[in-house]
Amino acid sequence: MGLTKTEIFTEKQNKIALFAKVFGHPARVSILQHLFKIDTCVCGDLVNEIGLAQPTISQHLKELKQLGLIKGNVEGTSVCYCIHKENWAAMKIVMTEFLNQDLTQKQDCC
Amino acid sequence: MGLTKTEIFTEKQNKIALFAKVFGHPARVSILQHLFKIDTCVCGDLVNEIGLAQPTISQHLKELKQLGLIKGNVEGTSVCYCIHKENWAAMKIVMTEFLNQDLTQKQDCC
DNA sequence: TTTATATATCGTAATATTGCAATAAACAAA
DNA sequence: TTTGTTTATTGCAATATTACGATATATAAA
Repeated sequence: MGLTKTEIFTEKQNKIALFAKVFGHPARVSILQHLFKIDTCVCGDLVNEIGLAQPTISQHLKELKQLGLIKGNVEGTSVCYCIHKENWAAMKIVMTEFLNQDLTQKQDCC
Repeated sequence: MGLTKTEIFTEKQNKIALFAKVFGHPARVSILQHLFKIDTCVCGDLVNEIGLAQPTISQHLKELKQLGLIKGNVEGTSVCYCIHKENWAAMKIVMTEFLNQDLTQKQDCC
C-alpha cells in the first residue's frame, strides 16, 4: 500500500495525473510563472525570487526538468533555465482536453 | 519539514496547486472522466468501474467533494455524484489562465 | 424486527513528498 | 593553485498520501 496503482489506469489518465502532480506544489507553480514572466532564460535568481532554500529549489527544478517542461543549460558556473516550449505546448493539449470535457448534463439530481 | 510552506506563495499560486494536486492521481482523473461521460448523476458504479476498493474510492470522492468539483446527493441507500458545473467552470478559468501563459521568449539560450 | 445493500469512517501499513543542513562538484577569477 | 561562486547531491526528519480490512451508519426490503 501507499503506492498508486498506475497499472489499472489508461496511459492518458496516468499522463494527466503526472502533469497535474508536478503543478500540485506552489513552489513549482511559482517557478514556472517566473520563467514565463522573465520571458527569457534565467540563471540563478530563482532562489532569491522564491523563499525556499537552494537545495529545495534545485529539487523542484529537477522534477520540472524530468517531465520535460523546462530545460537547463550550463552557462559558466551557473545554469540557465527556461520553459521547454514544444513540450509545454504538448502538455497544454492534454490538460486542456481534460479540463474542457463537455458538460451537457441530462439530469441533475444533486 | 515535510509540509508545504504555503504562506510564502500567493493565494492564486496555492489555489492552482490545490486544484492540480487533486488531479494528480489517476483514480481521481478516472472518476471525473466517468462522471463527464455518463453525463448524469451516478449512484454506485464507480467502485465497479475503477478497480479500487470501496473505501479507497470513497476517500477519493471525498477529496473531489472537498474542493467543490463534484457534489453528492443521498438517494435511498446509495449516493449520487455528479460534476459541480459552476465550480468546475470557475476552476477551469484559473487553470486555463495558468496553462495559457504567453511565451514569446526573447532569447533562447537553452 | 431481521436481513441485505450501499457508502462512510477508522485504523494502520507502505510509500511518497517536502525541506534543509552538509557536502560535493564544476568552473571562473585571482 | 587557491579562493569564491553557483548548482547538484546526499542524508535525514517531519509530514502527507495511498490503499484497504474492519467496522459503522443509513436506508430499503422481506
